[in-house]
Amino acid sequence: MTTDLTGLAEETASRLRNDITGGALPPGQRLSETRLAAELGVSRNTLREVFRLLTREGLLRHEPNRGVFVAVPSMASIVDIYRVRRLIEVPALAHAWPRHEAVAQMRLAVEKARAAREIQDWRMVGSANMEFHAAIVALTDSARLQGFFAQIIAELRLAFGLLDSPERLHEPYIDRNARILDLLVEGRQDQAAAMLAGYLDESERVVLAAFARLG
Amino acid sequence: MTTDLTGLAEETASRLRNDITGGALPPGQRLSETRLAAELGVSRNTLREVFRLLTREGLLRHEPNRGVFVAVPSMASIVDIYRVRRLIEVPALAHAWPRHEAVAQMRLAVEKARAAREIQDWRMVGSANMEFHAAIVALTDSARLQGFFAQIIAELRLAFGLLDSPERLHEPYIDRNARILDLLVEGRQDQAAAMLAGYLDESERVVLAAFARLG
DNA sequence: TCTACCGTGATTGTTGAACAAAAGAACCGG
DNA sequence: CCGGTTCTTTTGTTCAACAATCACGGTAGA
Repeated sequence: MTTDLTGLAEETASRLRNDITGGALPPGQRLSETRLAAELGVSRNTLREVFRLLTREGLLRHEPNRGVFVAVPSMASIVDIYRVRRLIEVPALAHAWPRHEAVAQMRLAVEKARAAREIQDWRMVGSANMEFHAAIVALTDSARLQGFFAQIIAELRLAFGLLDSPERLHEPYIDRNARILDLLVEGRQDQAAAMLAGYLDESERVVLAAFARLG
Repeated sequence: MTTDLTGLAEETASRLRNDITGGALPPGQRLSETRLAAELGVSRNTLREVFRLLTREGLLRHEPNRGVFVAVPSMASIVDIYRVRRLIEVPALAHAWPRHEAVAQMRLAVEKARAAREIQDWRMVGSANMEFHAAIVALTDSARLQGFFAQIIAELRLAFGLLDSPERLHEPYIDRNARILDLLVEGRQDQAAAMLAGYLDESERVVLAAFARLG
């Protein structure tokens, strides 16, 4: 799971990514090149490379001659993200090999989520849930799909950061993830996939509803 | 289809992309920063931004402290790409709305391919075929999926560039694309999807076989 | 002759400064 | 109150410099 932190640019990108998905930099926030470069202790050129990376990932928005801003998630983007998730995750689970090595990652994510629930760390519960879904995609053995999905997840976390009540957002899915995992190892992939599909539908509804309440 | 050519970096990226997929820069070729910067008439910094972009797209490979190279397609990457294509394109077609606006793009691509066949321009036939598949993905109305697919396609074109006999590679699919389009507009999406699935299987076999002959 | 070591040259990684161009803000006249 | 003009800030792009790293070749020793 360790990304190549080779190079200052990627390292800085990783730091900034956390600041964004962690909510330290609110959506819509403008990022001044000179100020942020000084703040992060890197040169302007390096920071611009970082901006390119994160813009490509959908976390930043770039307006020519005006600057870069933290991306503002829209309802349209959430709908799109869930559409992609359904399209990728459900078949991934349906065609999975129950003894694939990624199953271990899924189990790990479930345990991590439960541990986080114990200490009421809902943000960590959210992370663990995301790792569970990333593990589902890993069942496909497709490096490209996994890379793409990682981006999607980062964008979704950005949207989650806007919403409050993280408990309602993540808690209900911990045990369902566990159930999905059980079904998979029992060889009942289609039931697992069906359950996941319902999961995604409901999650999308909840997120959209919470989003609508913000105006 | 017009990319924002805002900014010198993206413009240069576009130029370099064509050089790569067009075969002017062979896979494995090392790209010296200073030399290429002078050749393209941009500064080293700008070129490095371009490198980031194309590396992200999978067209270049970056080795720390050694430089960037034109990516060398492997059999593993081809298998992966076709896996992704099946996963995305087949459901996209199966659930498509026969009167979607992207259908017009599909028709356009078919006509372009036939026109190119007339003048024996197999490279253009290849482009048109790719546009046909991009149009299939456009049926999903998902901006993220379309962006992802565009990358996949660029990588695949890179692999095609390695192979000779472009006629055998592209010609057989022109009429099949037309047939798929017909089935879709007649509302027989599942038959269209099934045909596409067979199409992809066969295309993968052909490409892998041609690839294996290269050693 | 072969191999291990070391130095040299070239390339990348990163920085800082500079300047043109564009956008936004302040100002001024009507 | 409004429209236009100047001023200031920020971005887009380039250039020059230097440290770190790598590739190559030569040398010493077995």
